[in-house]
Amino acid sequence: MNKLPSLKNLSYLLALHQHQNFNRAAQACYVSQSTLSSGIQNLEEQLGCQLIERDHKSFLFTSMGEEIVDLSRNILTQTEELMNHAQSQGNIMEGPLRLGCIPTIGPFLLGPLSRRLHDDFPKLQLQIREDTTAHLMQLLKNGELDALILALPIETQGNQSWVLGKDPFKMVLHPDLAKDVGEPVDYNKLPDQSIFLLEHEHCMTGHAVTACRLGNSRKINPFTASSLHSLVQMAEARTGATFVPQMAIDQGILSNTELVALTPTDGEAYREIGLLFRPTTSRRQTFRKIAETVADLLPISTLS
Amino acid sequence: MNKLPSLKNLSYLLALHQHQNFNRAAQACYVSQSTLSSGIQNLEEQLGCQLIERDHKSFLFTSMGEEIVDLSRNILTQTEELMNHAQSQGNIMEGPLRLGCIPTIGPFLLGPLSRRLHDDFPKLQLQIREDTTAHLMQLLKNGELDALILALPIETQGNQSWVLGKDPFKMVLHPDLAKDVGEPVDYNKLPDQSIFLLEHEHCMTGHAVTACRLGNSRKINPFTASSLHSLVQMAEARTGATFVPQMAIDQGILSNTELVALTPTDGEAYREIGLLFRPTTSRRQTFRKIAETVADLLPISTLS
DNA sequence: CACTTTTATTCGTTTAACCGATTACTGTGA
DNA sequence: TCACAGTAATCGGTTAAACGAATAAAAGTG
Repeated sequence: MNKLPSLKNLSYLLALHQHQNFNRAAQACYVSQSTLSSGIQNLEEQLGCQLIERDHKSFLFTSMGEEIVDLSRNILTQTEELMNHAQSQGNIMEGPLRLGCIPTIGPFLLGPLSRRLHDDFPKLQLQIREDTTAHLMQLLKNGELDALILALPIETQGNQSWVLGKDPFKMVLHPDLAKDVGEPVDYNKLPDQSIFLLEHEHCMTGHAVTACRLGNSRKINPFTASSLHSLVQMAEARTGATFVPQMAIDQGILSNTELVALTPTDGEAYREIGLLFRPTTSRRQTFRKIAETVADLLPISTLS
Repeated sequence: MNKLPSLKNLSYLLALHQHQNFNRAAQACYVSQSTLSSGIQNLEEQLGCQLIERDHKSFLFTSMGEEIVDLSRNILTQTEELMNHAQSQGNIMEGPLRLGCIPTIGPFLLGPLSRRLHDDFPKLQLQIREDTTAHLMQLLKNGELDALILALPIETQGNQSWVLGKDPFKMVLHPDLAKDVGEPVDYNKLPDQSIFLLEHEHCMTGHAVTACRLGNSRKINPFTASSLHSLVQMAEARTGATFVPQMAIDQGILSNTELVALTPTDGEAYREIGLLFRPTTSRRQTFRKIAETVADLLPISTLS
């Protein structure tokens, strides 16, 4: 039987990969630089292969080193889940839960969600991170987040996902425009460049354009907004139109405005809301409870 | 930051779970009983929860202990994969590969397969285990096997599977029966109790009955065979009929018999052959190569 | 050429891993 | 009832490993 590498050394390797510097990595691990250095050498010896190419001034991870980092990340993430599981005494709704959410969902869901979770599971320590889909996926992979609430469809990159429900898109218009377009809205009756959208970083732009079959319409204004709130303000200030998800309207994003919300097409114009997590997770039961709670807060729940 | 448990202690816990006895577990780990005992205590202290209930004479795993065992098994399996990966220097077709296979596939596939694998990947050390589907699944879960070659469809129990190809069922008859039944075979023209099948442990029985729409026919003889070879002998000795997969016929199971192979129904009568592995594996690329090699040896390959 | 920044190495100390022996307890069979 | 085998926990001493402080070695910087 071969000797097992120590998790400590694997975590040293991970820290080194993250910081690309022995000193900073050692600090992050609360050990001395010499400890980390020898830990890595130790690991290389145990595994019988070179993980980093050393230069007296600097170093570089070998391709094998990168692969070992990826494998180690999984192992350490699962070990942390094991420790959390043990420390919460098997109560699945206890301890920290690090949840990621995109900015076109977060402000309209997380308030009610955290209230409900706090009522139902008071020992659950919810930690929220709001960021773009791409960045959240990275954090999920690195084990810095446990699960994500996203708008689907997206490329899941090997993660597992549950569809929680539907969130219809509404077309929100300045009252001067609303009287001409009918319902469902006939886009042709809108002036050119009157539709405002979010920046491309937000996946909602793509979802809305697809769901409402808008294509590369000349109706779209080249200026983009960086949040739903500013999007609404642009539509009001510049006599324009835009798409806003139902959940944002339900949370009062249109109060104190004169904007009108109409159905955009006669078809099904909506985005799906899903929960995403690593397939290796040991917390499926916890996520199931979260999924049920979220689905219950959505305009249309489709969780089976 | 919390202190990480040592993999060694986790493996002690696993050994104890397997042997249900401190002495034998310690022997299996090549350490003394006191070492294993204190290792487990150490682990309990680190995790902050009781894993086994001790009685002066014996002990029992707590439910938390069982859960930790399951999580640890995953972690250790992945660590072993990491070590193997490192030791084979990143060459994915190198080192040991422990493959499980059911008895209605193994004798007709593994010969050509191991020959091909040995030619194409001489450093791959193929280890074969032949057993029932249920038992193989258990070994896969425990990390004692890396992948399984099975007949589908089955309940994958959280494992990932690839469909490799189709293996048609042929009806094999004694020549005295063959002249009356036509082709595709009309089962009604067979005498009662003239069809022999395998024992129920073999999933092929169910697959054949389903694929050939045989139901609970009176044509089926209540005696069962324990292997395809004895099944063929029964059909010949007792003037009967049975189902044999194409791959077995291709490998000459009917040579030295007078039996006749006919098409059983006008529909599609076949079983699918699939490769099954843990979703947490790090050896997908290796399995892909194996899958391609196996698919190439099947009567009909459907691997995409 | 001094000075900073970087990783590797050395060395003495502390920690913990480990084994063998022993203890404490239980059930069994004479 | 008592000796005995079998079990897990505990104790003491030895050995190995982990660790940090200090230093070395190399290289870029001003």
